[in-house]
Amino acid sequence: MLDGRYVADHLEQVRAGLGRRSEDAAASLDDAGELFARRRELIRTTETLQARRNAESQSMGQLAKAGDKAALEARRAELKVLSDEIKLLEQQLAEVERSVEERLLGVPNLPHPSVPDGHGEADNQVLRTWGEAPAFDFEPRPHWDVGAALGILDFARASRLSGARFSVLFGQGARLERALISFMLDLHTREHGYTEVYTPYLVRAEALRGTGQLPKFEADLFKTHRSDPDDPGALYLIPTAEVPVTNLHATEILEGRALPIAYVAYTPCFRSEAGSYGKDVRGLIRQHQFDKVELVRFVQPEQALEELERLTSHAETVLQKLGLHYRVSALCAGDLGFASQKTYDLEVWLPSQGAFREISSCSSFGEFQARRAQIRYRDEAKGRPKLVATLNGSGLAVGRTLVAILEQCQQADGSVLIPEALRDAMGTDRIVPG
RNA sequence: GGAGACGUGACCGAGUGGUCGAAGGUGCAUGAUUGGAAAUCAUGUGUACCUGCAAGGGUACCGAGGGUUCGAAUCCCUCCGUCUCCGCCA
Repeated sequence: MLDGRYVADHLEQVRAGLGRRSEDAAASLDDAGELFARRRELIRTTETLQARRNAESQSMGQLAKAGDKAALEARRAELKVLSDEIKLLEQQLAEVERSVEERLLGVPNLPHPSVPDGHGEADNQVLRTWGEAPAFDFEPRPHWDVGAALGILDFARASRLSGARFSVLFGQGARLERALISFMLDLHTREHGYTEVYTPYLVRAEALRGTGQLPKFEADLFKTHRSDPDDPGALYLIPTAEVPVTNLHATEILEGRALPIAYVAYTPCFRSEAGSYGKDVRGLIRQHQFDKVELVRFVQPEQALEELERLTSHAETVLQKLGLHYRVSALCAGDLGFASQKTYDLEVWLPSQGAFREISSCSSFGEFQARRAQIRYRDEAKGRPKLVATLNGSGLAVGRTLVAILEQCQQADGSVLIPEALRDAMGTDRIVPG
């Protein structure tokens, strides 16, 4: 969420910044100016009357002691009128506050000035490419064929259980998934200084509001209910560990010297992917349930950008250690996620598609999430609490990593060579059919 | 699922209708004392918003939201959370 006061005072500037995303984004601020002005005016009149009521109510106590019943009654009737007036104003104010809040919650983050211009995927800037595409003396097969031939990947049975966009892993496939999770967690905790956390997979709406999924993107989520489908206390399945991990410190005031705080969490992720019909219908790329190891950092706002570089390099290290060919691009303003001020995508090479596909998305959110979730820090003992900046990135999407291994490491004989880094955990250097 | 207890500031803990943003203690900060430290003493120490160049002034907040009242941390209702016992369960 943007700072309401900043928005009110810099309306045109903010509108221009949001315009870099899209016209819709800029339009999300329409009539915000009037709303803010109305809010201010209401606060002023309400508080003036409240001050008067407080002063006069106090004198009532003394009047009561004096014992003049008639005077007391007369006074009480007068104050009743004032009190009713205040209640009316308070209601109006609450309503305006709600509208302001509602408006603000629907406004996306301002793109950072360093974010390239552009409207969509095509305008993203490729910054660097690592490694080389493996050369094949045969036609590389898609991972679903590789997996099926090895007997480790099964979509038909998953569909019998849960419908489309689910999968079952067997044998070395399941083990590879687990090995990848451990590998990533170990790497980030041992070499990159992250603290591992294990979180709930079901969260309240409040948490999703904190990170920005709600109220706008409810359709992408799985919502649970016990008996009443409209239960306001209903829990949602997390779409990413970003939600529980970032909200870990919601409403807290952190010690300035504790920053940066770095967490890594493995969780399954659940997405209803509304609106993705027809995209990536085959294979593991787009599933309702997938595993992800997520990196989250809480930092001082001035350091957000350099921290984003650091976070991105941590995610990249995973791909490098696995020897997977990938590239890094900076998302253009039009392709930025709702809450992000700047994002780097890591895209891994999929030979069967002859294309790079997203395997990690590393973003700085600036104070956007911290303002929603009220995550603050105090610099020195005396200083005012300030909002932190939050960052997160996949480190990595486990299912897509498994896809990349099956595709990049496939051999002519149908086997798959296991990257060095995973061989101990896999107990073998290759997955063979059978 | 059943029965009960409870939610006050960084923490502990008073406070059952009026001058309570809230006693007291601990912690923390600054100063005094000291060769230095401990101990001691003094002072200070919440958040948000409105207003003001500033100093300052004002309003709200005692789990959350409603209600009663001229006036609510204190009374009533709903919700959320925590704890204890029983049941069930991995």
